[in-house]
Amino acid sequence: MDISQLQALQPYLWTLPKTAHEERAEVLLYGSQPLLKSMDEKVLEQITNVATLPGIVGAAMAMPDAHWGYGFPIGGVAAFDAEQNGVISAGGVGFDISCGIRCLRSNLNLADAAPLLQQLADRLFETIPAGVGVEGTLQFTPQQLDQVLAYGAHWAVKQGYGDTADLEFIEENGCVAGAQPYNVSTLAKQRQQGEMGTLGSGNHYLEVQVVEHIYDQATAQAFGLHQGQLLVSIHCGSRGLGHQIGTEYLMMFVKAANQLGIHLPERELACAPIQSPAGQQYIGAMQAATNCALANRQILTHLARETFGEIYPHAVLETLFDVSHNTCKKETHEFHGQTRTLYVHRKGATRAFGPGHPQLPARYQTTGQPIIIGGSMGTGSYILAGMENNPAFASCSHGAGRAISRNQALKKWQGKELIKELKQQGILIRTRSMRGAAEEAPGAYKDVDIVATDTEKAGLARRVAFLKPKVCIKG
DNA sequence: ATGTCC
Repeated sequence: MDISQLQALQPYLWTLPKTAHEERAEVLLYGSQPLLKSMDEKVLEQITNVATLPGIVGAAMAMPDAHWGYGFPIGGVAAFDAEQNGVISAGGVGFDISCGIRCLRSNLNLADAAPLLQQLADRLFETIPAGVGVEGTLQFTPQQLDQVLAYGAHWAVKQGYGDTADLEFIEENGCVAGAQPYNVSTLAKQRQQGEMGTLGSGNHYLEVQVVEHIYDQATAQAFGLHQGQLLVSIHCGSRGLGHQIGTEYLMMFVKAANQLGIHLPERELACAPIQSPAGQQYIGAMQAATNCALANRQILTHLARETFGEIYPHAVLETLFDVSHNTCKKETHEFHGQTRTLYVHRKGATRAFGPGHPQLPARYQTTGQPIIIGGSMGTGSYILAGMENNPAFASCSHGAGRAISRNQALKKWQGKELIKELKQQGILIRTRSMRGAAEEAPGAYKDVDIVATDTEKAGLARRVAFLKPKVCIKG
């Protein structure tokens, strides 16, 4: 990104000054100068487009891991006021609705578990369905899926997947309100019939990680984390169902925008007023897809526990947290001294509630919520904690963020060689797609250490622990 | 992200 057009407000906060007659909200980018320089040019163009949408409150913001996305950049945050003609955008949520990360802490230490890690990798690869269009062993009718869409992880627990103890540590306690399964098409439900309890492809994964470094002992202790401990992180979303909803509502929004005379800087930013019928229908469908994703991660949690139990009979996996990073949520925020109800789009951005937030479980009241920055295949991930006075409507980075495109990555790396190199580093990759592995090469991502550091320096969240991958089941 | 182009 050409940063000469940007103005530094603080060392880790930048803005794009407006030209004379430009009518838009403020644009803010979070991150250090080198990080912004390495960001693709499209991020600035896209986040500036977002700033022109009706009813936006405060600034259109790009997180430190931002990169080009469909309409909104991934790593984009924007809040809208329904009372001021604010809009909801399917591209602003992302096509993988409620994609997110479930993190489980184990009672195992790497030192004890190491001799059986290869066996664990092989078994997880057999038991965790992963890959494009790969279906699981579960099949549901559209009617049964209506239950999934209405009750989320509660439904999954009731069916015997996991434990009620998990629910407290899932965002919204495992089920979001306002889901409208009847606003999800039959086709979307059909696509999901065999895909519950599956990982999907692309950047999705199930990873076994070791806590390699602790930044904040007190918070790590509150989170139940210690050095050398094994964790499991599951990154996936609402699969074919969410994608189908995104596709259908995007088309509906394009039509609605034309009819209502909403100017779209580009088609990909198609949106509808929150208070319009199209907007309300999308919100109901999006909430249903969120429940689908929460149930999906709950089933995968159960599958992971079964497999861990086979290899390590005394293994216990407890939910640290489950948080989505492709959402639009109705939330209350203090803004310029006023309490406002806002619809916060977080696309490739994680919610980051600080200490004392009423929606956090008692365990995290004093620390703030656990936040997971998922790294690329061979690098590492971070666990952070939410802070008071987060400047971005309680949002922060969600991952390393791509640095180069999938096509460029394919030209630069070969999956088979990458997997061999990673094995030499003690990281076991299991995947059905060598192409996917090349696209997901660690070198195709930003430096996760810089993203996490900049996230902290920008005041978005604070680092608690660094995790190193040991086993990675890739989609 | 995605039955990786209905």
